[in-house]
Amino acid sequence: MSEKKRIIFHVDMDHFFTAIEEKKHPEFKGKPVIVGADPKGGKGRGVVSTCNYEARKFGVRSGMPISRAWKLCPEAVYLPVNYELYTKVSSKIMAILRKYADKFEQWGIDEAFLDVSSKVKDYAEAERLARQIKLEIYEREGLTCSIGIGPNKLVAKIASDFQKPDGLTVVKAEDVEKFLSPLPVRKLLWVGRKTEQKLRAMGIRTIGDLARFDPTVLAEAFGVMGTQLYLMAHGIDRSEVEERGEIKSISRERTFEEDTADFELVFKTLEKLAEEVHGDVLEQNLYFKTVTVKVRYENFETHTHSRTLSFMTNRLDDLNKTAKELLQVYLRPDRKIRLVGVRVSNFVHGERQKTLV
DNA sequence: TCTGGGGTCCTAGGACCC
DNA sequence: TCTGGGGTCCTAGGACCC
Repeated sequence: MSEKKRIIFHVDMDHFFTAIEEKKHPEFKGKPVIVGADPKGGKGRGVVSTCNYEARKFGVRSGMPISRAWKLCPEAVYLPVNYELYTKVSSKIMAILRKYADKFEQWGIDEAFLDVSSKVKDYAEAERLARQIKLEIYEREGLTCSIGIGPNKLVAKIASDFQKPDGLTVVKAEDVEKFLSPLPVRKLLWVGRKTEQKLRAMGIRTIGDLARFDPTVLAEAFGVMGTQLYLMAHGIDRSEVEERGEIKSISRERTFEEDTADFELVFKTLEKLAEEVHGDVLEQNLYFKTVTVKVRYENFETHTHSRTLSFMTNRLDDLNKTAKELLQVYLRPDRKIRLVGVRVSNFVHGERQKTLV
């Protein structure tokens, strides 16, 4: 039984946050721009969220400590993350993209997968459609994106990253293995730093190395993931493009400006975070059963402690009381705290809640 | 390099039930 | 009394994504 041939797009906005800021402030054009934590003259905590291509010339990258970015490029324009603005722009972009797809899946704030199998009859038509999408986004929002086209999500995702910014990369089904083979394994979805290291220790560096490796050995070393790795290395990915389902958890966490043993401050912060979480819970008409508290000590050692209640609730009181109890075990006079967080999960959605009462 | 914040999914061990 | 097996839920930790 042969599978139905699909044509999938992955659309990735180019340096999304800084591109929006540049559009809002034309005077930034041509300058290095960095969106992220406050650098505080090199003493700041936190990381770079996004940087534009001018900043990348100095070696700045997203995810990098902001203090390091400051050392590399003190003359850059540093801006805080304005999620509200970026979310608004994101919604407009996603609305444009959705029109073009049979099936649509948003991926983070600035990426999306589109299954366009019924909209185009071959890759040449697909490429024309992609150009049309890029043009519409540019004309309506003044932003560029990179698009990857392939027979599945995996290949489309890797293709969109292949040529940036303002790129368009087409990988036909018959070219997939040739395209993937020389790329480092890190390019595969779900292969992060740890998996990359483990693979390197086995002598596997490129996707081609992985494709030639004994799949039973991979399964032994990585479990279910091993089989997945082997299939991905051969460009096989049967996962569907589908809208995200219901939300599974809501959380807030805060890193203190300085590590602290002031437990009054820790409790106050936890309370504030709980209020924010509770706000989201009400807004989305949810009831939760599980509360989790997260603590990170000054040495970066991180712990979570959770409790599932015997009832479902949407009350701030229940959240606060449970969170405070859970936090107690971590408050020790000899250990300074770097971060505190709170999460609720195990939801019963409000709509169905009524029928359960 | 001195490491944010909001999420999802997986694993492994233990409790508990039939 | 010296010990099965399957299923489900809970908890803690970790890898990964943007």
